[in-house]
Amino acid sequence: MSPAEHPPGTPEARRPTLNAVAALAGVGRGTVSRVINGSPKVSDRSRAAVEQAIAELGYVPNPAARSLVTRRTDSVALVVPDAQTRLFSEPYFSGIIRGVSAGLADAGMRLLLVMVHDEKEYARLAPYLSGQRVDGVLMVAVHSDDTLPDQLDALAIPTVLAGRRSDREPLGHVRADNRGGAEIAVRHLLAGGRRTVGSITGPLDMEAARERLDGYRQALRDAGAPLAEELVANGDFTEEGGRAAMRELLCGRPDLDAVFAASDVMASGAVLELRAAGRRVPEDVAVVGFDDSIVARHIDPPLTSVRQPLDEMGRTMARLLLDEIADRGAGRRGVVLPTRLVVRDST
Amino acid sequence: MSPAEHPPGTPEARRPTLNAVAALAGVGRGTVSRVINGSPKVSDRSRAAVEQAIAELGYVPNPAARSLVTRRTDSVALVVPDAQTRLFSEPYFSGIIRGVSAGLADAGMRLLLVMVHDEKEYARLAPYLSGQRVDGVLMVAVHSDDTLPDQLDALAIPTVLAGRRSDREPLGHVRADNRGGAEIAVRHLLAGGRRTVGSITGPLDMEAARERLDGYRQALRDAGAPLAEELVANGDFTEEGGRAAMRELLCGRPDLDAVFAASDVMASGAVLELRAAGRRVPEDVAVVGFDDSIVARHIDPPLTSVRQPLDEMGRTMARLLLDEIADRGAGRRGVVLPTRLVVRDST
DNA sequence: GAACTCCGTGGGACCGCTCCCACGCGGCTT
DNA sequence: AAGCCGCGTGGGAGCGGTCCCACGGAGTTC
Repeated sequence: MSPAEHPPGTPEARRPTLNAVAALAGVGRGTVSRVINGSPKVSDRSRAAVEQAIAELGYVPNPAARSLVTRRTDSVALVVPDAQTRLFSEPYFSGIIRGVSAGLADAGMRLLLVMVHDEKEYARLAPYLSGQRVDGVLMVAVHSDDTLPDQLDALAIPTVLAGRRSDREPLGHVRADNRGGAEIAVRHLLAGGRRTVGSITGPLDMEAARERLDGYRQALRDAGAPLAEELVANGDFTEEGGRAAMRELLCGRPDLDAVFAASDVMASGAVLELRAAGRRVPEDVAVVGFDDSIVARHIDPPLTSVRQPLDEMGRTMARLLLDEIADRGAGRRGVVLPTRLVVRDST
Repeated sequence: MSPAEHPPGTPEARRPTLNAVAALAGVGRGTVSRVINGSPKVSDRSRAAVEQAIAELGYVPNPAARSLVTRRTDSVALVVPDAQTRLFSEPYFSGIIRGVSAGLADAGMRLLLVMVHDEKEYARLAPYLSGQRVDGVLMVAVHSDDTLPDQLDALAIPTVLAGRRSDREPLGHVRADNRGGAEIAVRHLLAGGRRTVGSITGPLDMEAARERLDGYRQALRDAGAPLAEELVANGDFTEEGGRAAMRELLCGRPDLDAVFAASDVMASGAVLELRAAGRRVPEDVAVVGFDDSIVARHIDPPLTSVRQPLDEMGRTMARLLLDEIADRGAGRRGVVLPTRLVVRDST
């Protein structure tokens, strides 16, 4: 069953152009263009004729030709650092991507997925993206010292971030209420009668991790609970990091009876470590995670966790970016979306 | 802090064109084009002058202008049915995407992520993709009765699939050795002394699910173990489907002492159901999953599972597609990559 | 020394669209 | 009846590249 090759004699059937449509419909190119772009300045007769011709020829506009003159590409890039891609398996990225995709699809925009594999590639990214390739850029997992967003901004490329780099982020961004989420998580632990609550943080060069830590502290302060330095250990959002941090906490404060981890993956490491140390969860030590990831549901015991509205975050990012593309400045806002505590058996 | 708007008086600084480079370098447009495209027919003097000018102006070629004449876009689409996107959280998609991305990046190709949200959108996809938007298409989670690949093929758009629709797939495709993986999984169960091995299948309108079922049967046959109809229950790759199938199996064969599930997610449902029925894993019933997903590691007990080389599968898909783009017919091959059994505590 | 290569080169002609200007033609005013 | 308005409309002029043809000059060959 040989594939449909195009024999040398048969010049490859070229797709119909706008010109062909115009000829078939008996109108000028301008009129066809107006119909396609939904201009009101077309008579019903012409419009009908053109639509008929388009259907007949199966005409699809050539986006390259169009963007050459409009200087728009109708596509945006989503930049994902590859180092973070193991997190891909977390619902975080997939949730954001779904939302972004849905938000863009509504506006007829396309999504270019740009995975950055190393530093060098990352450095080349600004010029690359500047070359009139995309109308805007979405970035996830941005670190506080990341300057790419500023470079893009300087190149007048609309940019929206998932999360912010600091509390004075000049660019448009969308984030979950990390602080509030951490607060309810810790408050939940205290309400359950826990007194000595530790925390495993994320990498503190990420604002989200700092915010979660702040929320943890705030909740303890509000409750007048102990707030000691050895109750906090740094992790890096990985399972192994969570285990190490848990070891550290147990060593420093053997009397600890609850842990708030800034991610489910770290929480799962903590649970393993607790068990290895002979502590029962939740009887001896209660554990709360963050993300409400697939891991949270399947771990033993199922993990109480803070859920972020990922789909909506993605959609909101898309909307901000579209706003910014349509009208510079309109998307330079920070949007915070609420988190929710999902209670399971670990507390 | 008002954004950098462009005041009416200031014409937006337009990016330098090839013409500008030519003027600065004191050569013709043709020569600049040759340098950019690495043609050997350029003197060292000219080349140096052009490179200097490019660096000075920060010139980046306009891809739209280029693709208008070359009829290439240097980008490929990855089509992902949104219905499957919860699977996104599985390593499957992220692994494939990573591999694809890496494989494409090496060739300077870009990746367009196309999520299909509903049937209607799916129907519009062929004409959409035909409009000279991408040089090729990658598809995942293809069902046996899916005709989109054929439509793309008819439109002469290079297409490569993850998995095949049947054993006579005409298009290029890459898949794991599902059958072999299932065989080693079941053989492992039998080697552990299990006698009555059931299987929870995936949706049988997917070839991968059928192959895994075949592998299961083959292994039993080879071992002369019982091969009864009530030992097989259909799932749909979801946890709930796995639970339901497990209930069915327990009802039909209460004496069952092992289960092979065609995915980890279904296996996790099966484990929950077994526990609910008072069976211990692995003491009473051993369980093996497929995918070696994050769930497998974190479930209690950690799940023995069959691992696919996802990264390599993605890279291979990229390579096949690039081959097909470069030379029609060259990518119309089926590639099978080996699977591996990862043994944990559930067996 | 004339003819013939060959190599590097400049620039015209597109690719398929949008933008915009000018034009024809009915319906109104005066 | 002459003038004016304004609505569709056709089509020229690009957008920024690539392709290819023709051309000048240096290096052969006879």
